Amino acid sequence: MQMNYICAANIRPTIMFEIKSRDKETNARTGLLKTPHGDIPTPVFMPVGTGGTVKGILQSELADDIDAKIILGNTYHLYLRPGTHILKEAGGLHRFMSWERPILTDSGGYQVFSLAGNRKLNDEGAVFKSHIDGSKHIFTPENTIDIQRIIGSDIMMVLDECTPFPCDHRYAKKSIALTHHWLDRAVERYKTTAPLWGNEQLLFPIVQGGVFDDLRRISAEKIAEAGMEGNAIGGLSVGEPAEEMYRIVEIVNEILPENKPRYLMGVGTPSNILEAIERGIDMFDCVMPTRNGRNGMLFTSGGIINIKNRQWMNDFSPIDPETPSAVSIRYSKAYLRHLVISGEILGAQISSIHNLAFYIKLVGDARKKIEEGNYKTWKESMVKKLSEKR
RNA sequence: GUGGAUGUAGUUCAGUUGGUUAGAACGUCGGAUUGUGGUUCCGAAAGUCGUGGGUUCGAAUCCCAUCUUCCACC
Repeated sequence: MQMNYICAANIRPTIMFEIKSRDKETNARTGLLKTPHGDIPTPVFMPVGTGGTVKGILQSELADDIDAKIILGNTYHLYLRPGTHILKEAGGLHRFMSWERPILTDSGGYQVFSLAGNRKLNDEGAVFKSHIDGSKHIFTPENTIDIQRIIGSDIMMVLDECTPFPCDHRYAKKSIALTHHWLDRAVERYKTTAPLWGNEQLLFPIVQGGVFDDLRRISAEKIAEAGMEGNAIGGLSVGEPAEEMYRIVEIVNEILPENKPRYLMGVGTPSNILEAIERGIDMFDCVMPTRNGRNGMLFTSGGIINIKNRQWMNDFSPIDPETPSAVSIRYSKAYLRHLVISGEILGAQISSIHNLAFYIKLVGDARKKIEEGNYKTWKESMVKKLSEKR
């Protein structure tokens, strides 16, 4: 793969993060992440668009109706399909999918573990078999940077190993050694390569260490030392109790630099997100509003509902009048139940749009409450309300 | 009218030489799902075995009658 090896060390990232306000009672804060593709107020929720699409949603709806400030793409999926040669020919993912706002790409480390078959880890990288055709591939810290350069995402992620839960201390310790080794190589590659499409790209390293406080501290120190412009916490919400997750977030955030954005990967439920914001997290992504939405799980201002339940069969009231998307107000629960139960594509679309609008309003409200200075009280009432099943 | 076939869960079907409480899939009804394979997983409810008699210790299974549906022939 031919890359531009220009002297990138002198290029200062034009991407800037500034803290706008801090909550007095908690570690919650609001901020602004400025990128060449647009500004991102934080805390922010990032819809997941794995394969160059947030499933079932038009880019215009994503921008105009849902007002997503940034979306995710996935290196693993995009590398396998359409492939880097197509993305290169297209001029990067932004142009390919016609999305002008920021994109963050996951490195694919998680996918190698969650869905690729026959994977083998070694110092060099992760050897895996494609879930599409069984073909063999290798991801290394270096080539995942190269691929993300071609994708042109505004924020790239390092290759890491996401340990499962449960996972014993010995394995988790070995795992962070590998993840840290990979980090050094990824940073080296990052510093010696340049963006291909004109927009600066950040690289976020990822804290691992399972549910072990000592390992998480070691990992957080290492990640902080890398001196990147933002940092991520991975390996959480993989099955551990929520309280464990909150404890780890607290421990790690004591170490990660306070003036840089913190991204909690793959989290989570509305309550998870509000609790993590309180502990100083700025960025979130989660498949729940879209994947679970397609399957009938709806997040509403009155709590979580399973739209497939019989009780909604003749409930002709709006899905959620408090969620500011056109579909949430326009369509009834009974109609959406009918669509979802019938397996209609429109059911998946409406559910996804509504859920994303709900999530994005939720973090938007959180921002307001932090600025107003009454985050904790608001959060407590929201967590109570949102965890109630209807 | 005659001959043949058929009838078991909402649906499509298993059910051995007669042998515990008649099974499965789909559907239905619940639950789960956290850096997405347009999913996947878990649980539950659901049958007077067409009907009525008979044989037998014991019948979805064997016998008789009757009804349903389908096919062929007159």
